[in-house]
Formats: sequence, structure tokens, C-alpha cells
Amino acid sequence: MRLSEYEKLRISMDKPQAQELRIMHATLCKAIADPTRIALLYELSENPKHVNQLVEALKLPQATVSRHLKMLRERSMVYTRREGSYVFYTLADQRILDALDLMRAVKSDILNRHRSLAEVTGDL
Amino acid sequence: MRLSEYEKLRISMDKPQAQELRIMHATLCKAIADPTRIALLYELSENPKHVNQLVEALKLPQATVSRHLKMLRERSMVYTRREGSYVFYTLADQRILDALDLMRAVKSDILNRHRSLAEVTGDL
DNA sequence: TTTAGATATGCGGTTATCCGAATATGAAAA
DNA sequence: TTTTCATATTCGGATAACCGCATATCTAAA
Repeated sequence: MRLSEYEKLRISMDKPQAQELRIMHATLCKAIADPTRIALLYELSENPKHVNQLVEALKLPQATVSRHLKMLRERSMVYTRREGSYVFYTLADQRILDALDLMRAVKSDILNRHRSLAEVTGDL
Repeated sequence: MRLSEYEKLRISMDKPQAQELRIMHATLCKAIADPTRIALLYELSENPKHVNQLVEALKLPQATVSRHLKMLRERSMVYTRREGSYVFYTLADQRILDALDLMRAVKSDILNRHRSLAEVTGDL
């Protein structure tokens, strides 16, 4: 065994934390794992918008948009500011968009790879 | 109306595609939205590993690991190579890890923000 | 061909996610 | 205060995600 007692203790104390952190990590990722929320986040990347603007942009029922926004809000990925009777939503962190862009690029590459594979095997 | 007929046609043809692309985008994001798969991907970031190595690293039932690996494989996020009776899994795209790191950084910032907020309001 | 080790899958049950429809809340205007 | 517009929430049902357990498949060695 190569771990000191101190290190073992530290690890055993960190393990549950590490697990919890991974759950939080996954919780944030879940927030970007839905087509509607992806669309919402890209809408907000341009500038803050209020709910009706988002409803019009996405052409989805207001309740649906509102529920998805709530989920993003609960995770602190967007924040809100009231102006008159409108509630404006703002993207809290640009890196969320960066992560989405990365995954989108990965997706494009996978699609292209599959397409050229289909060409070769004659599946087109 | 400012769109030419050609542009309108292009858009109407692209719309369903755009929706489909967003679904694929979300499908890839779903793959990183689970604590177990996050752990798997970080394990594979170091170097390719076979299933038993992953089972030992994560201390989870082999069936569980295998099923999560299947999901990543079906989405082309990892690929496999057989060596004797072992199947080695390799991370297909480093950007998947980059995206995970971004989301992890966002998560840390959110946690810290909440912690310092708790200090101020005396919730610690 | 039989055995053993490594990996994958099928089945059943539990929990989580998502949505539509209706309704509640909250601010502003009448 | 009543009405109106914007936004949030609740309820119920459908679907999907996840897991444990058992078992199937595949490879290599005996």
C-alpha cells in the first residue's frame, strides 16, 4: 500500500464530496440536454429577452417556455430582472454557450463522418 | 416581405432540419448529463481502458458500466477496439472533455457565489 | 468441445422528465 | 377596485432514463 493514513482519510472524506460534485456537474449538464433549453440559451446569448419574446421566437406554449426557464433559473444559469410587467432573462455565464458550441461541433463532425461512411458503403 | 421565394423555400426546408439538429445536439448533451458517464469520460480522458478497468475505477456493477458505455458508443462519443478478450474504450473527441470542463467551471463559480452569499446572509 | 473470464443484453420495476390544459399570481392600467 | 396582460405553477398522464439481477454472447485456453 502506498497511501499514507492521512491520504486515505483525505480520500475517504473527499469521496462523498466528489460524488456530490459529480452529481451537481451532471445536473448542470442536464440543463443543456434538451432541445428547447438549447434554443432558449442560444436566444439569450444575443441579448436579454423577456418571456413573450422567447415564446414568439420559439413558437412554443408560454407554459412550456416558462417551465424550462424555471429550470435554468433554479440552476443559476440565467437570472431575471423585472421591468414593468415584463421579466427579462439574462444568460448568467458565457461558458455555457461555449460548452454548447463545443458539443455542436462534435455533433457536426460525427454527422459528417457518418455521411462519408454512408457514401463509401453506398447507403446514400 | 423581404425574403425571396428562394430564401423562403430554403428556410422552410431548413426548419425541420434545424429542429432535428437541435435534437441531435441535445442527444449528445444528454450523454454527458449523468454522473456515471461523466466519471467514465474523465477516466477515458487519460488513456483508453477496458471495461474491467473502468468497473474497478468506478466501483460500479459491470452491467451498469457496460450499459453506460453502450450509450456513449451508440452516439460515437467513444469507440472500441478488441484486444484478446478485452474491449478497450477510447474517447472519440477531446472536445467532449473540454465541454465537461467548461460546465464544471461554471458549476464551481455558481457554488462559490452561493457560498459567499450564504456568508453574507448568515446561512452558514 | 468444454470451461472460464470478459463483456453485452433482456426483463421488470422505480424514478425522473416532459408536455398540455387549466389555473393562479402579480403588476399595471382603467 | 376591477380588468388586463405577462408570467408562474399545479395536475395528470405519457415517455424515457436508470438500475439490479439474471443470463446471453464471445474469446481464449484447456
